[in-house]
Amino acid sequence: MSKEITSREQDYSQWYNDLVLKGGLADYSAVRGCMVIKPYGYALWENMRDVLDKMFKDTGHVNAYFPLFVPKSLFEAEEKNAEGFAKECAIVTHYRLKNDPDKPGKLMVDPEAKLEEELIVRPTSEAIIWNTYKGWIQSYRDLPLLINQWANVVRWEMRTRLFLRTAEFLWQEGHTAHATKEEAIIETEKMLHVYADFAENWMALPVIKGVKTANERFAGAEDTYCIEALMQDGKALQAGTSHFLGQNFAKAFDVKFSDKTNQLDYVWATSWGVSTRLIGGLVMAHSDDQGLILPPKIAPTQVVIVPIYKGDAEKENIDAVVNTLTAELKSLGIRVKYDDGENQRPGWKFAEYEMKGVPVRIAVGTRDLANQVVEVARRDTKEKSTISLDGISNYINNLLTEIQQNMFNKAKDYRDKHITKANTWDEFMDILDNKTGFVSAHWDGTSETEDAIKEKAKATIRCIPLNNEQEAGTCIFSGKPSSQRVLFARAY
RNA sequence: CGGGAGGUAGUUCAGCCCGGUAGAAUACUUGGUUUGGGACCAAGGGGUCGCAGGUUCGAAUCCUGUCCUCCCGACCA
Repeated sequence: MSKEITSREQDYSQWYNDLVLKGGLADYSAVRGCMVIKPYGYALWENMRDVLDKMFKDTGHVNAYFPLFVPKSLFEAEEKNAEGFAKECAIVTHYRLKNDPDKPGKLMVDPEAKLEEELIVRPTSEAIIWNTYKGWIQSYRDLPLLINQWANVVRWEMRTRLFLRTAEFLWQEGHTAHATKEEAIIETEKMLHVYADFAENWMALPVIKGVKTANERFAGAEDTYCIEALMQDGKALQAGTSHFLGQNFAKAFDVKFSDKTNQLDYVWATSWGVSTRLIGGLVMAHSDDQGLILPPKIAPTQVVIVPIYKGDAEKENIDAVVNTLTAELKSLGIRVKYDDGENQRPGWKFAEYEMKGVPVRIAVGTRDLANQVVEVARRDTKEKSTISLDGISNYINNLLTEIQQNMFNKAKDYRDKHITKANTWDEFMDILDNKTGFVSAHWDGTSETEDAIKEKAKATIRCIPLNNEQEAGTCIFSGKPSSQRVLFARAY
């Protein structure tokens, strides 16, 4: 056993780190808070990115790319947005190094190369994009403007965690401009549904769609919609957000358009994003103490085939069968890998692919060929079955679908069992401390109460679910009247 | 950013208290035997002990600074 994984029970945080590092998704780097995304992790991200990109394009969006740097004067234009991000910005102040006269062979910042105006490394791109949109929008005929960008952003976080919170991360950010408030709200909600669709149907990650409270809202937004997922330790993870920005950025950057009656008005905006954080959520939601468990639809490798043989003659027989099988699976669009490397024995490969979360493993040995069968092992349940070679491709194809569905069902079952109603403060605390998960409770609607609960319980309001049931009650904290329950949880 | 722990071979770690030529396991290389759940035997290569200063005849070991990581907290669209 060369790669041991800390169990979830023993140390959940370490378990997560072990999976990411030993599963080959990412590695630490020489830069504080920044990670290297390794080929296996990047392949996963590429699959996620490709699916999302198609979804964005199918909903009428196009891709563009805006600069990494934002001049400070633009950055500070929308006050709330600037204030919200001010504490976690990397700032470029100089543009040149020179040899250090006191330390031969070392470099120093050239004090003469100070920038007139500092450049902020984007923590998000609203500022640079809205400054650009100003020149692109004059008339209602220029609207709606539906643009997405795939990019990296930097947020100088105090405490980082692989994928879940890194100082630099990869994401997409959609930035749209609309002629009416209604249209912008429809766009905001539409993209939230796209995210939920992606999370549930591709990542097998059940999410709750909702709206953030004023406290938790994106800096500069009128409304922040979100999808919230639940991890296996009972903590919530914000998996994606979609913001209705009102006219805040249009006003800050003076983006006006003429409507059909030649009236000038500020445009209405949205922005929405998901990031590599989703990978962290994927890992935490599905995996077990043996390693990663990846949903088939986005797994870099869906099926791995391991040969078991003695001598070249047996290997050749197996090769012949596997080559046919591989071709069949590929023709069904299945990502299959034949690992006939001689450096590791079968047992080692079994353990390795379990660690990496490959959904289906097929073992083919001489014994199997004599019976025209193979051994099929599924990663999600660890069940092994002997399957006839006749019709194997369709069997595998169906199995992948079943695994995808099973992973979603399992996660959803866990999530549903961890939404608990609390009617008193004691119940509320008991659930948070012992059962964990989401707590559905009445709240009086004030920021003061929300802050006080956060202070005392370390839990935040994750969201007010969309189409939330209206129900008269009393706030668990203040005892004041409330018209609906909201979802609380401790969160990442 | 506060508290705690840590950084020594590719990896996981011992050695440090009490200064005196750098260790184990695993991985790697070569040869052989093996192959249905992380193989075995033999031989071999590999580390300026995170980095920079200081103390000392001599520093992985003592002192100072600094960078990085992990855990807890604060912070976190």
